[in-house]
Amino acid sequence: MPRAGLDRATVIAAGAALADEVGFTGLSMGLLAERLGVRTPSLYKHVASQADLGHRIAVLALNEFADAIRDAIQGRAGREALVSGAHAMRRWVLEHPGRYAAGNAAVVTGSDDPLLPAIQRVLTSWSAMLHGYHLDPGQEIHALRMLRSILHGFATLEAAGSFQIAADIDDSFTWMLDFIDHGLNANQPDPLTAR
Amino acid sequence: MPRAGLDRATVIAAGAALADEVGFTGLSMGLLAERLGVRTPSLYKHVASQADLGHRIAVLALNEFADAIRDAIQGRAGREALVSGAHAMRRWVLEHPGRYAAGNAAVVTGSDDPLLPAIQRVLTSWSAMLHGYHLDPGQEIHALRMLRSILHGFATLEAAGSFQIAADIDDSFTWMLDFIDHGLNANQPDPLTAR
DNA sequence: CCTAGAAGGCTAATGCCGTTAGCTATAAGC
DNA sequence: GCTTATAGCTAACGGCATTAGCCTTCTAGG
Repeated sequence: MPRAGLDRATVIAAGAALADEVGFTGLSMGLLAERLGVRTPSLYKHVASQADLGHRIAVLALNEFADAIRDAIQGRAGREALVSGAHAMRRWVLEHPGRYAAGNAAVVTGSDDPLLPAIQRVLTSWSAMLHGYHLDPGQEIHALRMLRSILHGFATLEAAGSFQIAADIDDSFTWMLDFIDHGLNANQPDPLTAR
Repeated sequence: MPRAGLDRATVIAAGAALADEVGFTGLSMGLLAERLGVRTPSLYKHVASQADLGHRIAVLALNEFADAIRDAIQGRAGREALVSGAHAMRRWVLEHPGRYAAGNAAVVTGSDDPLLPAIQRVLTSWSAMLHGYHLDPGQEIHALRMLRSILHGFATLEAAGSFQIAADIDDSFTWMLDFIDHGLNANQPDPLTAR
């Protein structure tokens, strides 16, 4: 009989797609093998272990995620960049919940871990977006962490179905972005912003 | 030989404590049995399954969590309540990461699920806290969701070790709370707050 | 005090899952 | 066409959650 013709990239991509369907925790070697028309042990010719599979899915996911954010922010600044980037993230997480979970579960294994540049790409995009607000340099780290907290928190709560009334979740999201935008505009270093 | 003298509450409490040590995903029936000085199958006299154990840990956890938030907000209003409640939540999550994970992983099984009142208790406390800001009634839901998103996002990112420089995480947290407090104060319905 | 019955603990066994060892057959290069 | 690397296979192991069935220990009622 002919071979399935798998290679590592195919296995990782199929694993990511499967994780989006059944959840990252529901991803199993057996399920992935079945999906690829192959017996379970055959997967070990392409990945070292299930942990290795998850880690490689995380690298793929974070790079795709970074692409989405970068493209959304491209050519925009200030409020426009915030709204566009935040919506891009929200949409990406809703469409790829398994990938997002893989990225969150991933653990950096060493200084040459390909996870590190992928993470860096995401942070760089968010930082660039914040630059449009001309914040005091000492506040940039705090603003970046707040932004990550809000967007990550909202995305995970929404993906987990933790918001009761589904209807106006969109409204809540844009309200939140307005809130952040107003606050960041008020936080510029020039005038007397002391309360 | 004498009996171990376990009952359901003891098993759940030990499971919660163990989850805080090894992580909710690292919690296993075998590990919990060993911790209780008992063989694995004996646990099934007190819980129906591992899923049942996790669910009951979640109920316990959410009620303890609700207690912590309520106590922290008690007798305070506005900014004081926000800061006190938020710090209580952050501290509780750092001290009980397994319980918090159990609460997040839990799924409501029916309209009589004891998870529901526990969740309601938490939401009620946050709502009460927000009342001190005298927001426009139509904005309360959005503000509540934003608050949950920020605090949940920050807590999970911190618990996962996703903030690089450990040093000034405290600073970032208080900066974030200041930001929220200022924004909420500016959002009161009475005066002309249109920018 | 003694006895019946409920209930907590045990051992043994099943099935699923990740993983490894070793074999076979295929595809690619000389 | 032959050789060699290798993708895929079967068989097997160990760990896990779970179930069945037994036995012993507490406890309630006589």
